[in-house]
Amino acid sequence: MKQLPSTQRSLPIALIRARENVMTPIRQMLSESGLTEQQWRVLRVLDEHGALEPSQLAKHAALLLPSQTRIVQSMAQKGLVERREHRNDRRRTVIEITNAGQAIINDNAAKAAEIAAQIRDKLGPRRFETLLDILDDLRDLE
Amino acid sequence: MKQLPSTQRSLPIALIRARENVMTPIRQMLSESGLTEQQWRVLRVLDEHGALEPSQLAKHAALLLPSQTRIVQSMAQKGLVERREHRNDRRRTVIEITNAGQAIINDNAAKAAEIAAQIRDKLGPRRFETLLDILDDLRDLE
DNA sequence: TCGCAATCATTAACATGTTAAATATATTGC
DNA sequence: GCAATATATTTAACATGTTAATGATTGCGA
Repeated sequence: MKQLPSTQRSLPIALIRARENVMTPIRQMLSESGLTEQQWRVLRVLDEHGALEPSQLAKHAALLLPSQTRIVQSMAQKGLVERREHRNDRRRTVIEITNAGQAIINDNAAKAAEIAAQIRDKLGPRRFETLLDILDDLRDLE
Repeated sequence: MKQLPSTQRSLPIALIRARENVMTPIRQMLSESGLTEQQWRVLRVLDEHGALEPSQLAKHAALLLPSQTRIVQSMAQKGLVERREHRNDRRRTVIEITNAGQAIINDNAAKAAEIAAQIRDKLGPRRFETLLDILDDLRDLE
């Protein structure tokens, strides 16, 4: 009979720890702008893709829709994003980044790129790419 | 100047997605016992290490102390764990698994091992170990 | 065109994540 | 042996994660 792996070599726990480690410097950076990591992801995605519908935004930012709804609401209040109605389908909304949101991206892009490069250097470019590839292979586990 | 990586190749987002994918079958299993993944981790750790102080338990289960406090409180109410006072140091507490908690471990161990094996097979043992190794290398990012 | 299923999104309720403040006990230095 | 500091944990407050229920709109078929 198969054995449970030791929690020391448990993939879920390893993933949680890795995320914690990776996010620590990013959170430090963002705290100066008063952003959470999720809000930063929303800005990043909107900057990269332009205006998006909620479900697309949620997908790109790796957020569940209920979280996304709340996050966008609070970001709209702060003036970082705006919501428009979809032309043809009134069930839908389109969310876009504002100038204020764009400014936060601009203010933090260099630092964020530096942190990303630091992580890449720590692992080595080869292992870094390998990591992303293997993580991607974990899709469709059933 | 360094460029921000595309969100498509962002490590934080990749880690979130990977965890989501890995946890989906585990959550399905646990929902039948009415456990969250965090509660399951607490049981796993206590089963593996025996009675532990809160801070040690939190470390092994990859939980922050405030979360750990709440989780253990609710698990104690359900009778899955018990808390005792530390002999010498009354600041401390010791948490241990109960028979009821142990029973849940026993009921789910085979299925959990099967899920873990499935993930390992999906990646291949070699890549699986590589993944754990690289994730581990993300410690001490500064 | 009416009614009903399908789609998209939000709301609700509860658990956890996260940071800061508070509490309680130990330890140390004087 | 007492005040100041350090340690261990909990509480508080707010943001997000998660699942289920609800709301709103569209499209389709009788």
